[in-house]
Amino acid sequence: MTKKPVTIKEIAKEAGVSIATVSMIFNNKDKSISQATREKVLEIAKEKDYIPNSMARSLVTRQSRTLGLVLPDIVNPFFPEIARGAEDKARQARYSIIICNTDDNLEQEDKYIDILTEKMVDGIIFAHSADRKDIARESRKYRMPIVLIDRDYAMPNVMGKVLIDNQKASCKGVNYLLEKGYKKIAYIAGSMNTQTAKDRLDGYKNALAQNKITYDNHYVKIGEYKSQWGMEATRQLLEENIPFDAIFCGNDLIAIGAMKALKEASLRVPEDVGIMGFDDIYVASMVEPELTTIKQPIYEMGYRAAEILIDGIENKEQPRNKSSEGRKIILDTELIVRKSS
Amino acid sequence: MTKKPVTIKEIAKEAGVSIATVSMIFNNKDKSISQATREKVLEIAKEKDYIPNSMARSLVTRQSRTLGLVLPDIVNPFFPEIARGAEDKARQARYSIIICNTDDNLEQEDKYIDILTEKMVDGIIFAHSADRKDIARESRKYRMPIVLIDRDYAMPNVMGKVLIDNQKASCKGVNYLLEKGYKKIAYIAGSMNTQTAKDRLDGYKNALAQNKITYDNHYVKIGEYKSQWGMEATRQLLEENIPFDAIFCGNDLIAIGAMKALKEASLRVPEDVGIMGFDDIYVASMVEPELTTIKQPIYEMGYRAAEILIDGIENKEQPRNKSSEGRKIILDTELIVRKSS
DNA sequence: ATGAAAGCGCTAACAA
DNA sequence: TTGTTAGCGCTTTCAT
Repeated sequence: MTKKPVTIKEIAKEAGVSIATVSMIFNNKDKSISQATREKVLEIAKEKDYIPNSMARSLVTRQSRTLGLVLPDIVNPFFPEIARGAEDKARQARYSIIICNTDDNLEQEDKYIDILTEKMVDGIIFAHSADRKDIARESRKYRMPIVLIDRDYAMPNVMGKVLIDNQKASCKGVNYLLEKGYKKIAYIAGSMNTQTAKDRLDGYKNALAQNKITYDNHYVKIGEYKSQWGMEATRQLLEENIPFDAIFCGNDLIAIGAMKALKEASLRVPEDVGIMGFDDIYVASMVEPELTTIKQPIYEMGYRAAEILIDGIENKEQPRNKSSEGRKIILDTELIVRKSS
Repeated sequence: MTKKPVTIKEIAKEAGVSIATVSMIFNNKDKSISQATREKVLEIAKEKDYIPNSMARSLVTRQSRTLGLVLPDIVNPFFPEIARGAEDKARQARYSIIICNTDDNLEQEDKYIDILTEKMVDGIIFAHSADRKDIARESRKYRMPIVLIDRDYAMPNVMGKVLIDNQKASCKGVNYLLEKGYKKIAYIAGSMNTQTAKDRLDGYKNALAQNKITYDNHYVKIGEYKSQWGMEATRQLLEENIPFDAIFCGNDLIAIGAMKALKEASLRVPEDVGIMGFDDIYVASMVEPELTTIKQPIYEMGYRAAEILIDGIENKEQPRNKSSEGRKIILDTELIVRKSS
């Protein structure tokens, strides 16, 4: 477009020095370059609006200062935060990020791996959706280090993992309700076909066990992650006369639905019924600012993943070839206690 | 990482041909190459797991097949859809996308422009936040074509624009309510400091005018884009005994809040009160599946922007230097009429 | 303190 | 139909 970009060569000529000198100055390898030359070069570069060509640089350094971010779908509200976290860390370290939406399609994923390889990204952050199949792909393709996010996954070249302890999180949430004095806690879950969901249910059971409360599956409703289901399940609990005094919800949509149903039944939150949700998609905070929720450190996952990756890249760490290895970080969730609680 | 990638040279040697031949084959400029050689080369390439180095390629072709997507914040729910649309189109055309969150910070934006220039992106999709200042930045920096999204903006090198007609949209929404038989339509707006918000209010006024209804500012409440405000404003309308029979809401959060307040007052939707919201952040569909909303073609904006950009790049179109030029697309909104209406 | 020169892996004339 | 060669813009020894 427009005018041809100026190159290092022109700067060199203009300044009456060699291109090597200019290059060194721009790479801060200028310990041995006289202040005078440096200043002159810098000035000319600025005046000519010189911007180095990172392609040429990458070609020789074999580093693109670019990371791939592979995720199922940026529109799924779980992922923008990850992307943002990763991008923030990347920016600090002067890396860029290429996003790749795979729609959980293995073929597309493979294609992206190839593209990212072509583009010589220095590493990949892999954010699989929770319900992705567990098979690792053919290994030789992965030429660059990978950091896994949110989900453990058998895969070669893994340099690290950043996960959330969902079990602990829901255990913590239920314990919070118990501490608040609620005794009979129902659980409205979303679908049960993800490990995440299973972990959350386990956490609920653990919390009950810890408090010597017998698990009773009449208190547990399994459906889908929709506010509609939250309403419905709550109505069911009410109709079935389950004597619950609190509801723990699989996510925030469910919690919102549950709150509606409670209001319909003229039950007050939190006076009559305690309620808590997993803030999966950040809807709760927008719609029910008073709902206490379990906030997942999603942003942090992205951030930490980029951190591990960049760290590994810059220290030339070798990624492990067994999925069980590499750096592993388990992040904790946080309880967001809102006004009404 | 791991083993050194194989190059075109090795493939050539192995196949006993020149690198030019291999290159041509991989670039589909192989009209003149014998089937035998082609097959042999392809086979060897596959066997050796050859992946071309796009850096080297870009260096000579001066095309990176990469686009920059500059937006305020991917976490703002407006933008993931744009990103997705852009990415979908880009992928089809074999382009990748680098995301850049600017946080509405001009300095960061400039930095990103430089980075994108370094990385030789072929073009940039610019999605400014609605309340961004209107000054264009210093022009010479922009070396590559730009497509603007959602907001008209004075800027050099603009190849096109993709906008939404907010005025028309809200006019349409209000008209829909009028057609449904509602006569006295209140308007709960968010903040008024964006052009978008002003356009929506204008659309409301237009619709009234078209239907010979006198505009009465008692029917209009201006606040912020939060469900809390939706509740509050609705309560105000009720307390002030404004005889409204429908509410048009500045966005979906406001609409959700309004619905809550109506329920509190035992008013049924849509029997007693019609209600409509702008589906700005796609919360309505998750939380109030029955609310009728105005859906903005956000995904499409991203898609079309990428389309214009790629088209321009591939046809070597010159971007215009006055902001008033370039291709301009005004997208229409869609009414999502849900069950209860 | 600086320059010359050899590539990085590839494409694109131009030759053969 | 295929090979030779000259770069693309930069980094990086190795000289000077």
